[in-house]
Amino acid sequence: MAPPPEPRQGADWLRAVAQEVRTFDRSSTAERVAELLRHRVIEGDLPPGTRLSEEQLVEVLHVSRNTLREAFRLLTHEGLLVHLLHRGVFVPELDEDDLVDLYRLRRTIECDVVRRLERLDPVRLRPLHDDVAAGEDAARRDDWDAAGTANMRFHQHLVALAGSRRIDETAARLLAELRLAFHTVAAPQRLHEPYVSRNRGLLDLLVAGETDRAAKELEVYLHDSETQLVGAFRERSGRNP
Amino acid sequence: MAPPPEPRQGADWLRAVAQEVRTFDRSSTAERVAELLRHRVIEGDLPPGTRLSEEQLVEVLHVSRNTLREAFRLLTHEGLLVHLLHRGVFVPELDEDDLVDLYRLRRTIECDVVRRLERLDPVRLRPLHDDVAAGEDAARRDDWDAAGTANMRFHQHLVALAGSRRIDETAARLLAELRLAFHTVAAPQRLHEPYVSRNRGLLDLLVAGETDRAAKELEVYLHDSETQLVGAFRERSGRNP
DNA sequence: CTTGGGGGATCGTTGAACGACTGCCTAGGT
DNA sequence: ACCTAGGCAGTCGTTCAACGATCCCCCAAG
Repeated sequence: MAPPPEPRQGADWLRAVAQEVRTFDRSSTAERVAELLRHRVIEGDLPPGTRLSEEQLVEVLHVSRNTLREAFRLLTHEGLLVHLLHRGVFVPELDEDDLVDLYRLRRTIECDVVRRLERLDPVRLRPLHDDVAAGEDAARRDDWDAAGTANMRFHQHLVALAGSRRIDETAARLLAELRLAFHTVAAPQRLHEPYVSRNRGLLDLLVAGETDRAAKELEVYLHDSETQLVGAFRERSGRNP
Repeated sequence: MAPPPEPRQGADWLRAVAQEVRTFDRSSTAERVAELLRHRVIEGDLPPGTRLSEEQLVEVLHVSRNTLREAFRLLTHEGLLVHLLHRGVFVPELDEDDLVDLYRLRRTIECDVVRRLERLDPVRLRPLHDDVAAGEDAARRDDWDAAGTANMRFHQHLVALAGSRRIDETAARLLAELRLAFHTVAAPQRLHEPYVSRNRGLLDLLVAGETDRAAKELEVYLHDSETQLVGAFRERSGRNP
């Protein structure tokens, strides 16, 4: 009720409110719809190749066609939907070229971020610890979807160490598209199991401040992951031409 | 008139047509509007901070408000416009933090691309030769806007050597935003002059196949460019608070 | 088997409308 | 004088209905 007697003290308090407002009020309908669809796509509920009918979604979501189309634009630019003129939007079907392209960008971003790390405050590794723990926990529970999620978060937090907004955004787009790829092959355990321990190893190297070795390890890590994913991809397209 | 007697020969011919169609028919109104505005923003015709009124632009461009808004979304996601809820879209005013963030991403992308080059077919350096020549020519004519354009194209073609669609797109966004920064400081000659010869030097290293040295040179090149730009930026904000 | 139309469904774009929000200006209180 | 609340334009956010354009599928003719 009473206003804070010290205006100085109010500063961080106000910041907390501002943070809350940002996720609360500061979202247009289009962004909320986009968020909803984003989850559906990332979680794999909408299989690649699905067409998202404007008419149907307008009906279900109770938003206007224009608003829905704005949400489509949002997701299209994140690579989570593709827009074909006069045909509509689809959940993209990534092919092998997309996979290697994705990993090409992923290698340059992640490896370079790690390589350039220096004077790393251990506190900033906290989120990485949590993600690794979450991955190990999920593995124990045989919940390989959760393990995959934890893995994605680990890598997102890894590049966040660079402290660059634009690098974060690029990585976010990248990892979201990658999840799409995971869903097209759909073999969660084989895909994610090896990396719960390798993430742990990577983190240990970072804790020890061995950024060069970590970068090198990450390089082969990503190489392995790519070949494995490409392999699984070929298997799948072999038995499903 | 007569169809080609050899269907085999038609293959590359068809590809050329497909290419043409892609730029001709394959653009929605929103994309054409976006392209138009993109040029205005990149060329600096719209100074940073300008608000783009929906009402006015609808009037001038003879498109509907919804279409215009789709174009806005397109450019917003390229970083060329910022969208403030209930306030409209503006040409962004980059601050110093944006500059270092931009260069942070730029270093990881460009340097890593160069570092990973190997077995480079000299033919693929052709566009780089053209850009360097264009830069030198523009410098002779004291046309520093053209020199800046040539420089941007040089760097775009440089990352294109990686042969990755997503890296190209990331770089394109990055360089477009950077042009925005150039326009806020507006000292074309001092900004671009040093780099027409440095681009030449970089290209020579690539021709010689010395990718490691090229990567190292690019590292200090970008570092110099950043400090110079930040310096110019501080000058400007000093005399224009 | 290829080529050349319908037909139906869906998209692209428009224009108008109404509620909601922002920034500014003014009036009123201290 | 200074600060605060309230009103007032000006825009934006969102919705709705409609029309033309385009694509896909299917079927008939060559």
